[in-house]
Amino acid sequence: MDRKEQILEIATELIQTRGYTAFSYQDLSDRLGITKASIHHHFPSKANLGFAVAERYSTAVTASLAEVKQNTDDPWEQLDGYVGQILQLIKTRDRICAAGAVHSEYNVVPESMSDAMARLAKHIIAWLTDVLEVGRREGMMDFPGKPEHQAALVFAAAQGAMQFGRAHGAVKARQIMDQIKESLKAA
Amino acid sequence: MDRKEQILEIATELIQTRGYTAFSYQDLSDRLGITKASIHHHFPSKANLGFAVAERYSTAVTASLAEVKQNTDDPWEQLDGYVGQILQLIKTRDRICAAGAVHSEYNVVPESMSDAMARLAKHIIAWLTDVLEVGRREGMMDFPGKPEHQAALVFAAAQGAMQFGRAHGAVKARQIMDQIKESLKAA
DNA sequence: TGCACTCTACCAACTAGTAGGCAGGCTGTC
DNA sequence: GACAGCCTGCCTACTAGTTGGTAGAGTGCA
Repeated sequence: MDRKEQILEIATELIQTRGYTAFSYQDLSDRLGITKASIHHHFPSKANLGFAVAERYSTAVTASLAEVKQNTDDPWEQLDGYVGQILQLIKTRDRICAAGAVHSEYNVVPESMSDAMARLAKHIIAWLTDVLEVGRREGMMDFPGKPEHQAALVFAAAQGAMQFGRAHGAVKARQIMDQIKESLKAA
Repeated sequence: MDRKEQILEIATELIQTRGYTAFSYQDLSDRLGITKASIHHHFPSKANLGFAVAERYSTAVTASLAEVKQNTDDPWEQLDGYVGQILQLIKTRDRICAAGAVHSEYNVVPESMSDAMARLAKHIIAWLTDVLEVGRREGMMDFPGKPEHQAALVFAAAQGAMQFGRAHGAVKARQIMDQIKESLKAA
């Protein structure tokens, strides 16, 4: 892993654990053992770094969701794939989804970053929409109204669950995700 | 309204629109037309102010939820009362629930503040639990599993919806809240 | 030798905060 | 009624620390 990737990896973690506003180049410097000026060499501004983090994260999440669909056609397993990733973040690493973190700080992060994360959110919801659509069509899932609305609900619940899990424990986040899965089971 | 209340009111708004980390005493000073030192007279530290905001907000939300239950025994109207408050925040004032904002910044806000907001979250969930329990018992609502789990889901979805609505428009937040209400309708 | 990467040294701006002083209003005493 | 003292709330002036950032120099490697 080269230096640029290292910076992006640590910055992603800091955004997921502290948020964009609360992390600094000094934090990165402390973690990597190089000076702030060296980091500026790779990412000349914080906004530039934030955008790079958003793009990289989006690419990674998009790829991992695509992999879930490659591994199984079963909508329940696909949904479990998504939920598993969510719970993994909160349980083992006290992180929340970077898209949710940025949505929360939407008014204060650079626009390039918030736009990139808004696009990722749309992509995730489209992915979930497809899962739910197939699930209902095959009689394996049940929910009222449009699939894209239910997908947005699943996404919003996931973001809320991660944040709630921070304060109240990962078990609570799991309960919330289990609850929405239960509510999707066909009668 | 005396000066202390004015400070708390503006600080609440700033936390709801920008988050705790991203607002400063200078912002308050600019808004109120008094110096930072004057604000320090009332609230000697930012942590102290943050805690006072959390306490005041909790009291207000608790009171407004109690009022909803005073105004109607109907669980659907009660749920609408809660959802209405959520949507009012995002639609007219680009605010999110301060509890959700603090959950998102959980790792970086003062502990006194995060504890206070965690207690508020528990209170809201208990309130929702009661609504859902009564709703199901009376055959007016339907959902799987325990009422407290469904209440936690409603709460998480609401937090997620507000944040999502920031990026994608208040209409999207409304769609999410409508979707979860639809899913609670008895078959 | 040139380039990528790192460093030192520095900057302006901003942050949360401190200390002492001023002004106005209220209360008590003479 | 006048005056002094106290209190609340505000001010000026200042602090140490941190932030994101700049400019130029040094180092190692292909």
